[in-house]
Amino acid sequence: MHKNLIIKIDEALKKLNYPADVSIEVEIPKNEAFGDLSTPIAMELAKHLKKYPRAVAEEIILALDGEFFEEVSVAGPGFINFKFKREFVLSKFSELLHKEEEFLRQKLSNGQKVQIEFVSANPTGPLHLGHGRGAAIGSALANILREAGYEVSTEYYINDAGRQVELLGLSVYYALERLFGKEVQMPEDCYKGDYIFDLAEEIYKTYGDGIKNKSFEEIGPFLIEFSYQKILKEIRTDLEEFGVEFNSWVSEKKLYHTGEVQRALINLKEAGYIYEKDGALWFRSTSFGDDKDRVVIKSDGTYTYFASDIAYHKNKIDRGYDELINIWGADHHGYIPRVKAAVQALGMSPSQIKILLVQMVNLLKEGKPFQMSKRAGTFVTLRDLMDEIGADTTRFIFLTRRHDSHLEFDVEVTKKQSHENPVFYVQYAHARINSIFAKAEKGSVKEFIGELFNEDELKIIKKLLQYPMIFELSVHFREPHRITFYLQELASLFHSYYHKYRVISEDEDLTHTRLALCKGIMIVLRHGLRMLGVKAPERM
RNA sequence: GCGCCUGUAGCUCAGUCGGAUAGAGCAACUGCCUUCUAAGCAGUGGGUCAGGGGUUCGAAUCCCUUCAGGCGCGCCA
Repeated sequence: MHKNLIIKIDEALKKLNYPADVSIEVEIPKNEAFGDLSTPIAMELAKHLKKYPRAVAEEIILALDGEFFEEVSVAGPGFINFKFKREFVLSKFSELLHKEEEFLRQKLSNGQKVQIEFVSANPTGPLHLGHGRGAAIGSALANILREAGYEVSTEYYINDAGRQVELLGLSVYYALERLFGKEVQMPEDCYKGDYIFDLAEEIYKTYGDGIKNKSFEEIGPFLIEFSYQKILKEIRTDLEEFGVEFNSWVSEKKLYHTGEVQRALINLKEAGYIYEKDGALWFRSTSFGDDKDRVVIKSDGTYTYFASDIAYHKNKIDRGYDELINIWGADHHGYIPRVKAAVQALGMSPSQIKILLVQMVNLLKEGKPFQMSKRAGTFVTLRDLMDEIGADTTRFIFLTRRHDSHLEFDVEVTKKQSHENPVFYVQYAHARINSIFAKAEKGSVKEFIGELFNEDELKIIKKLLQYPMIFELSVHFREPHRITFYLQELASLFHSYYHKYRVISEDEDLTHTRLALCKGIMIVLRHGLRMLGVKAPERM
């Protein structure tokens, strides 16, 4: 509906020879008395034209082809408010019902290749809530962009090389030692969660005394491999249950084995961005706005983590994506300038990489702050929460917030309130419609009779027609939460309607007209929930 | 000290490329189940949009500043 309006406004502006370079914004008025849609375009143009906004608005209205509109008026400081003709609204509604796919699947992209990398948690322990948040946002974003016509690829980058997995192996080694009855003190930086001891037990059960009395040098590599593979498997399982799929999993270790790390650095060197200082090799990231240059090869000859990350991004660039989206925890924000610098040095435009920072999840326990630490083993895992309140509820909680809002998460309160989580409100609307159709038996919806729709029904229909606009904004800003809020509003309208009217009655025409409305609501609810990765249950 | 993010109702959060009277859920209070699912509906109360200054026709939204909170500032990953 908003697209039709934009086209009409654009035509009017051309007729008036007004500047064509201003983008036409259309918005849903706060107050429905103002109409179905409105535009502040006249106020925008008034600045350029040095005219009064209301006068510009009047001119636009005169030049406007009014075929769709029942009423167009100037209001307030210069808004133009539009009220659509009933027949136009109904024809759009009919489109929704009969050409569901075309109506919902807007082509907002010509198949641009977008890669979204998210979660990418070190395989050194279970996923915690922060990862869950990133997972929910990343996968919803992938759904949305894919639906909008982008060619989306999702990826998990596995940090299976370097210090962290080594520490994991060492932690398991110490756990084994304890299992064998030795009094050993775990080093401070070891992981100490229960899962470490579980891993040790499992290893012992499988390999028996063969691993007894061995030094870390002897069995370290094996322990590392076994442990992180096992953890990775659990991460995959958790993500799967959480409704998150990755098209690919890329191993950091492999980047070393294939020589890609080395090659990436050679590339940078040839481009003149690498120099030597104090026995180390540096990347001149300051050339691209970073605060200081960064080491890529330490003076002891080993690579830094950043070196493999450069290689990873080069690898991504070489795969020919038009856009890279990295979803990171906000604690990595200091890392952004250097990665962007690297990407630019490798020849990609900075506008092609977007780094979405997902803010920290602040854990509370009965109102009091609660420190989460993987190393100390005090953390709430995604698995715990899913088991407790379910994947849908968990996803919904994460998707009702902007990615950069600091999320307060009180586990106890959440458990207590899970039964009144808004996700059920939305799902319930869907289940109710299903039961109406179950009762209506035949299932087939005959053509509605437009004249039979009352004001309440028309209001719902208009709400349905807003969905494509919400969806478009969600794509544009890369913000899935906009859909979450819309769905709650739509569900609210439906529940209210459901209570006030009966869909099935003796009057066959009326029944089918109302069934058509329900069908429309169902189509949109399903689509929205699918975008969020939340189930649309038939029964609750 | 420097940088990034945040501060909106009692609580959790929307609304922010400047736009009309600032919204929702929860909590509180009042009603509504012989009807297609009460995980629901109808209603009431609740706000210095952290404070101050500025920009302008217009600011929760932009700029400056103060305060408060979170997170970063390694030849760690």
